[in-house]
Amino acid sequence: MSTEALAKGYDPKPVEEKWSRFWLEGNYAHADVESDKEPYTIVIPPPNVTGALHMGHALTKTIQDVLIRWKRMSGYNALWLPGTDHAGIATQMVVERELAKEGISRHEIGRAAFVERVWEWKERYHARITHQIERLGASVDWERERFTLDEGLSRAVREVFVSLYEEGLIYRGERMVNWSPGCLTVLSDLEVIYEELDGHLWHIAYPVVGSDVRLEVATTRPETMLGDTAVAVHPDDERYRHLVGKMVLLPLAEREIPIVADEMVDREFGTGAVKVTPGHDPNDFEVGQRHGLPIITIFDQEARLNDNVPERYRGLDNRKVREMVVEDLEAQGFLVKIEPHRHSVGHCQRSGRVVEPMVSKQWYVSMDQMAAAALGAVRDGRTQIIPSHWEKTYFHWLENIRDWCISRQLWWGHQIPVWYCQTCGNETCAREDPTTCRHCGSSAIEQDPDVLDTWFSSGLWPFSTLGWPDQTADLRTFYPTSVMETGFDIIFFWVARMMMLGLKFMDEVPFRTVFLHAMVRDIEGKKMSKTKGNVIDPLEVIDEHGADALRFTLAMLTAQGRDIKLSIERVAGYRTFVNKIWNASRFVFMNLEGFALPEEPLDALPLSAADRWILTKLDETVEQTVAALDAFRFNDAASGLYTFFWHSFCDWYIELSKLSLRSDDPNEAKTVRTVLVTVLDRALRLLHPFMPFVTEEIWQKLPKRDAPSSIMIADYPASNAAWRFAGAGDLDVVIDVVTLLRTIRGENRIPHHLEMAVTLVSPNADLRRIAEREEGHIRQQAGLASLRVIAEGQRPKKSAIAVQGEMQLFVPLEGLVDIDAEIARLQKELAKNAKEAEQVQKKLANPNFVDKAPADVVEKQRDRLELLRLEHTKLNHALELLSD
RNA sequence: GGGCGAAUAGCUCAGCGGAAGAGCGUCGGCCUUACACGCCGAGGGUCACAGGUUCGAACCCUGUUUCGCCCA
Repeated sequence: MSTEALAKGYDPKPVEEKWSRFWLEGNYAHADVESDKEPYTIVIPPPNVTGALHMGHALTKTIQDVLIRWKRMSGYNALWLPGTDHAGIATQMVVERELAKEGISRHEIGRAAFVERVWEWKERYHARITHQIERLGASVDWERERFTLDEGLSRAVREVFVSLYEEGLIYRGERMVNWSPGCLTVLSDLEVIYEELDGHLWHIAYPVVGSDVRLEVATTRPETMLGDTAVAVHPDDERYRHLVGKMVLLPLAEREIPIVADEMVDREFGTGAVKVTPGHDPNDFEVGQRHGLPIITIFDQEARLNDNVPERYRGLDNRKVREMVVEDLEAQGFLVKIEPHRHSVGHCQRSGRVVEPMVSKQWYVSMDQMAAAALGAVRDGRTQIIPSHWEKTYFHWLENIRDWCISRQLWWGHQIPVWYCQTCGNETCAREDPTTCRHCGSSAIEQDPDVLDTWFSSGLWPFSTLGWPDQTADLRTFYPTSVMETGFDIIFFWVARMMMLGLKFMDEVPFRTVFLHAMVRDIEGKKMSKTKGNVIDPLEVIDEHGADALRFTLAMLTAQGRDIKLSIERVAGYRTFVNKIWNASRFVFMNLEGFALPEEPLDALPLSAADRWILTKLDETVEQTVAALDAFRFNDAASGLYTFFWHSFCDWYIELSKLSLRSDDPNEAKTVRTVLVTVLDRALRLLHPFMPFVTEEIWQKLPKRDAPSSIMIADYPASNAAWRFAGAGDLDVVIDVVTLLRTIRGENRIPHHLEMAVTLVSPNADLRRIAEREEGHIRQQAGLASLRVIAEGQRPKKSAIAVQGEMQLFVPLEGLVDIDAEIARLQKELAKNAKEAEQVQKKLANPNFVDKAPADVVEKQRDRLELLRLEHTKLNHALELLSD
């Protein structure tokens, strides 16, 4: 037992450092695979290994840590598996930028040396992100940390690729892809961000060969006309039917191309005639396929014009060429008009450059079969998505899924395990690196230079991290995981793919529940971004206000399905709560000198009304907290704890306890101390998942019996009928009387130091008995010189009066109270009472209500009316007394 | 164009069929020996709009408006 005094204010920094180290050294977050406890698993959404912690990370880690600490304390074998992601494009680009500072490009140093540089970079920054996760108090099992490019995980990637290849679900195909001229790689459909932009619609006249007619086409991308291989019109379009089959002379390029009829054409759009560029537009590509049109590629990898266009455009950026083409068309009289036109343009997620559709040979995963399985698992409830409205989004995407382009023209990542034979031209895909061609035995083979989409490896995360493809004990114990907690923005990128790959390779869903959290925004609801300068750095917040304050704030703001608007002021606000907990504890410790926790159970002690009340409230809070956590309602859990601790425990119980602490009765003093310690202990354990540091710091100092070495592994409180005490409601009388008297004091500006002599009148004997018994508490809390309790009789005149139900309170304060003001106050009360009574009366006068509403509802209204009428009489009477 | 959200006190948000709530801010009073990162009290709302269902609607239904996000 310790009675060491606490400092006056809570200083998070030393406390956080101390317990972080303690937990780490004690390996408290380690999950033992041999344990016979029920497993509870969360795999961390792996952050970019070279990234830095942002508020989104802080939120996701907070939520996961709340879940993990709660379950760990609740007797589960809780595993929170940490790790990082190699983040292909992002990391490669960062290192390329670094190299550029030295004036070198990756091509100059070559692939091997470049990859070496990225590994060095990774080693350097890995510690930063992991340390930052620690600073949040995240209780991850560092012994099980994984990285997507680890040997084991790479083996999983290889196994999955080869299996899918062998099954024919991975194939190579030439089709229209999204090309990023900024990143020099192909992108999947998901990595293209569409943005509505104000552009133009250029109307260009194409002369029909052998006639004076000119066919007018409209386009948003005039420069692509240099790659046109046809003009298309709708087959039913009367305006153009006679032209189908004829040729037009393509201006500038001076080529003849045919006019074709295709259903794809929208007759309403532009002129109803469209240029067809199969090399640079997905729809046109399909038109081209249908009509056997040639494909002319006119851009190189950086979207500069190539040798397939007239010489004057070659080697120039396509943005520049657009201007030139428009100018040239105008000069030559082919430009008919320019209209403003708003349309959506695809941009590269990473570089921001406009994505160019191009025809290219890439690797794809066939999705239909796996998508159907992933749909089924959510439909039949094997995996539940919370909030449930995301299910629709998930279904819609999977129902309309297209094959996944998985190859990327990068160097940093898992290289595609396919070798091409220079002798026979066939490919070899193998689990082990081959030395010869499987088909002809030639040793002239070369590996595909491309790497896999980063999400291909993250898609395996829930099982690759547990040792798959080996059948490890970890895999048997911890798969399927319990909860996948992540952002809704990666529901397709990641969640859906994990579902598909998990079902495919484990025959079992990767997680039972998906909890999708909201996005953290600034206080105006804007997305945080460096360019906007509205980023709140979690580490700065932790430095200033502490990790507990940040965590609690995030939990409080995490209402399901709603964005989180965060400001530093809010964190500062909840920091006061952390400080409140600290000071309440400080008060308890200041009163524990010479105290030892008694051996007898609580109900063997002479519990007061206040004791019974707070213990019962606490158990109700336990029940609500657990129910809220079960339902992923973190804000409900957090705010319930806030209300209990601050308003029930601090505002009432601690204040009431002061009387008993000074009591001469040693039993009373011992009882109140026991209750203080007991409530604090349970409250700290309830709060621990939300604010691990301050709770550990205080809990360690608390007197206890047979407690474990850390609150982290102490039992989470469970609601129990034995903790609901008879007579807990008696305290409501105290609270009501004190509150009414405080209102009189406040409204009449009666100074705090002036003690009032109060008369309580009530015909209710129980109420009088409680008021008499609790006289001490009432006097203490309301600042009374005396409290007289009577059933009937003489009421003091010239008094401030409060009426509630069957109770009247008289505060004789002649000379101190402005009688007119008091009359006005009572009249206001009376008006409020009359209005309410009228509403209820109207309701009860309606026969439909009385007949159709449930009996208990009707009964409640009747009781209420009776009460209102009683108060009405008393208030009138009070007014009479005042007017005397 | 299709889909999903949101609109409740000055601000941020709970509540989602039976008396309009919280936190912060505001106003008034308090340095009451745990805490001024505090204590006590007060004021503040046609629950976006219009219909409908119901004995009863902030809550359910149908529209409308405004804002946000996804997909095409």
